[in-house]
Amino acid sequence: MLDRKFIRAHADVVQQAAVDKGLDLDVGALVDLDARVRQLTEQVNNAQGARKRFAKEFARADEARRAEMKVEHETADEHLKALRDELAQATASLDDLMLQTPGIPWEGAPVGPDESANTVVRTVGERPEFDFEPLSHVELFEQRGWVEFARAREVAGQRAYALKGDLVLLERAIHSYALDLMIQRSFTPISVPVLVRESALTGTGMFPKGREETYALPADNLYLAGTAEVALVGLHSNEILSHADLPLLYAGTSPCFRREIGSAGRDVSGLLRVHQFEKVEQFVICENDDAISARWHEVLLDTAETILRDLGLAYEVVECATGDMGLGKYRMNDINTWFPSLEKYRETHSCSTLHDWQARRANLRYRDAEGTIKIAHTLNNTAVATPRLLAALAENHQTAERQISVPPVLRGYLGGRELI
RNA sequence: GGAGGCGUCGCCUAGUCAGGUCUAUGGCGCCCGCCUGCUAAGCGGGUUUGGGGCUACAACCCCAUCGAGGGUUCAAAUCCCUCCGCCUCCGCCA
Repeated sequence: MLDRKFIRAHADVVQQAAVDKGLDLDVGALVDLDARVRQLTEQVNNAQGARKRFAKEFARADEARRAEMKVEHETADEHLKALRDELAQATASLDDLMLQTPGIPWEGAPVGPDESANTVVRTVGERPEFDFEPLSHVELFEQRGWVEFARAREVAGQRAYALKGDLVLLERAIHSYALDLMIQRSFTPISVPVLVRESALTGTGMFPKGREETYALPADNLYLAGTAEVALVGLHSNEILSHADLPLLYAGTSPCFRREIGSAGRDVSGLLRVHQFEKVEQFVICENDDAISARWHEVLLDTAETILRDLGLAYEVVECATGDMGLGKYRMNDINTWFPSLEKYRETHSCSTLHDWQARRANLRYRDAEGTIKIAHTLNNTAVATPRLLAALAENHQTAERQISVPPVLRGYLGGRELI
């Protein structure tokens, strides 16, 4: 969400951002509505002031005068009620439009309608060369008895899976390692609720657009979050933090739930696109300063890249185009990891700066050193998300003996084993 | 699942039964000033948040804000309804 004053002053910039992000948003109409709301607000304020003065006078008046006054008041009161209704209606329309206002993308973002306009920033690491016929993660896991698909899908439907045996240990090792790395970098580990209220999803920016993508539990008026980010933003929404508290660095762990409605029928086999997965999320709340949040963006990106390098995986870092980055984002870098079975890079991480867009929506503020209240900046990136990353790891480090060679950084979590 | 208590402008708190004197009390903390070897104490002033107006800014003015949203009323912190949160107890339970 953007600042109404900013929209007023820079309607052209906002309209351009909407166009670049492929949104159907009429900023002119929004500006008109904003003016209307302000005009009505002033009228309501004046009418309420009058009513207040009237009530005081009424309290002092005698019986006869009161009867007279009541008659006089009736018209004014009806007028006020009508104004209020009108204001409520206009405000509701405005709020609706405000939720659709895009974050202004940074100047370095490629302008384009979708991911085809993304640019590769760098490609890192060596793709594996096999002197045997490599298997896909699905083939490998099935051969080793490390996964249940058919049985799991009897239980839980399309895209369901159950990991078994050593693969479970490997998954845990990946998460433990990622968490430890983040702790080393001063992030606070936190396990967050995934069963969340609608307000948390709206505050994050997931709703209203992502409603279709989210599992709803209508009996309890709750939703299953698609990422820990929802709870992490929610934890501090409506708060005024002290600048001394910032930056707030979280390593959020949680299961994640996604309906994958937009990609029905795609990637239905295997572990690349599932409805339920495990993630360690990097999340930052920092001061409202472009240079500071840019630095955190680099840190989040570096942490993800460090993880991939430590795991011995080849990847590319992508600068996401305006049309690919989503409503609220200022800057987004996807990291795509090499999957030998696909012979291509697939997204495993997504690093985003939300600027103040998300924090404004969630009403997440802080008091700076001068005592001025400001909207914070928020950023997030994946640290690890499995099973997708687990699949990448297995495919890249498989051996001719249908084993997986364990990257050195994970061995400590697996009793020193070099192969599983 | 059942029963009860509570939610006031950073923290604590008065006010809610009996609506108007609430322009929300007092204390603590914090900020500014005075005083003062320095500090503390003392004294004086200030200190919720959001929106709008006026402005070069500030000052100032208006409206809202007593967990949130509705309602009753000339008038709501106070009365009514719904929701949210916290606490206590009973039941069930990993």
